Amino acid sequence: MARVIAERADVVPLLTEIFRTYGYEGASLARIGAGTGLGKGSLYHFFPGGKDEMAAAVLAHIDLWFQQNVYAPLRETPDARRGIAHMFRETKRYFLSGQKVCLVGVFALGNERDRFAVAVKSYFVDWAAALADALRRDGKDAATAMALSEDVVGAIQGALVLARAMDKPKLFVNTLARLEARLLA
Amino acid sequence: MARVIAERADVVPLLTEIFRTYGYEGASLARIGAGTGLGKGSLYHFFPGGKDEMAAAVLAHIDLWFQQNVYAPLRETPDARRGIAHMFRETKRYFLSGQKVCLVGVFALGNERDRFAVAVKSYFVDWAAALADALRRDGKDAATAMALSEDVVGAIQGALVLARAMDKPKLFVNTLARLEARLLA
DNA sequence: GTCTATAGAGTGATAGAC
DNA sequence: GTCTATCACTCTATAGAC
Repeated sequence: MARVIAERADVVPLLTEIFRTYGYEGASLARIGAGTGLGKGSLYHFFPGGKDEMAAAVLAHIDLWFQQNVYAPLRETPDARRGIAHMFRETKRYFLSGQKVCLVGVFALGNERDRFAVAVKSYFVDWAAALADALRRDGKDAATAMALSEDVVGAIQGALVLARAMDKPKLFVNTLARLEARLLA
Repeated sequence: MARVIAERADVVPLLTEIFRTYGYEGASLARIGAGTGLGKGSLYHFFPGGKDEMAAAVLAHIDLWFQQNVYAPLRETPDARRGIAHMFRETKRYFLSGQKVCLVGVFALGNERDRFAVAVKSYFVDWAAALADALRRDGKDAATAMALSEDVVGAIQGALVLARAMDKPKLFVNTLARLEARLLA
């Protein structure tokens, strides 16, 4: 029977989608089982800590993705403006042009925030810091860069909320375009 | 035994705080009972529709508050700029300078959005429309007014997410100040 | 007796843990 | 698959105001 496909690493992307779609409380083990094709036994074999450990693994996975695809390019692309443009492109892609919600944002608003406070906080702090770094290299002074980066990271989260509330994904795309224009003006 | 205090209207503010703190799924009847001091009997007496009706009452209560204290002043204050300044003042007050989260935003991100889609949508649509109205009376063209108002309503939601995620309420206050400066520039 | 507010035991279903 | 806890919810039984 056993020994089919799964490794822990194969399961995490599936879990990510499930948590992103249903939220932490909404992601029941039944739903997770259906979405991953794994029985409860396998799930608890990979994640002895249960749902809590699954969510932690998902947050770590998201963090890694943003570190590699957004924060590092923001910091390391020699032309800061290209790094910023890259951030907007990847952000649009990641959230499927506003059709997907930000799992970290969902966790931040829920009372599961306390449980995952460190991961939730560092996601936003790192993003804002990386963007501020790029803005500073683009010539902004430190205070302006920090304020602007917080505005932009916040506006992205807010646009996801509005796009979902209004059932209008285009609002997310339009907001991203205006934010980018503001930063690269 | 009976005949003590409560009316439905007394319960709604308590429910608001509970749903805002725990979200819809996280607000169990046990928690609601503890938070309101009412037994299930009383709760189901006031809200025969159960949790669903409680949440609907809370959303209606929030909507009324914003209609009276934010949207109507935005539309009706003769000096549009004073109406906008009033909006920022009331918004700051309502969210306790960033210490409180927006219940409608929480509902928008969760999968309970579908159940309360109409209320959730109209909260944001009405806010953006009222603000766009004021901006138009302040001399902006229709397209600019609409885009700006969506940016601002979204940025407010995003600032609440970030303030909570970073445990930094000041971020909300600072963001509001920058938004107001941008609108009244 | 009737109506309203209350309390809480008890229902089946389902949750997450193991 | 089995466990126990907890979920939303129902129902019966109350007490006082009319």
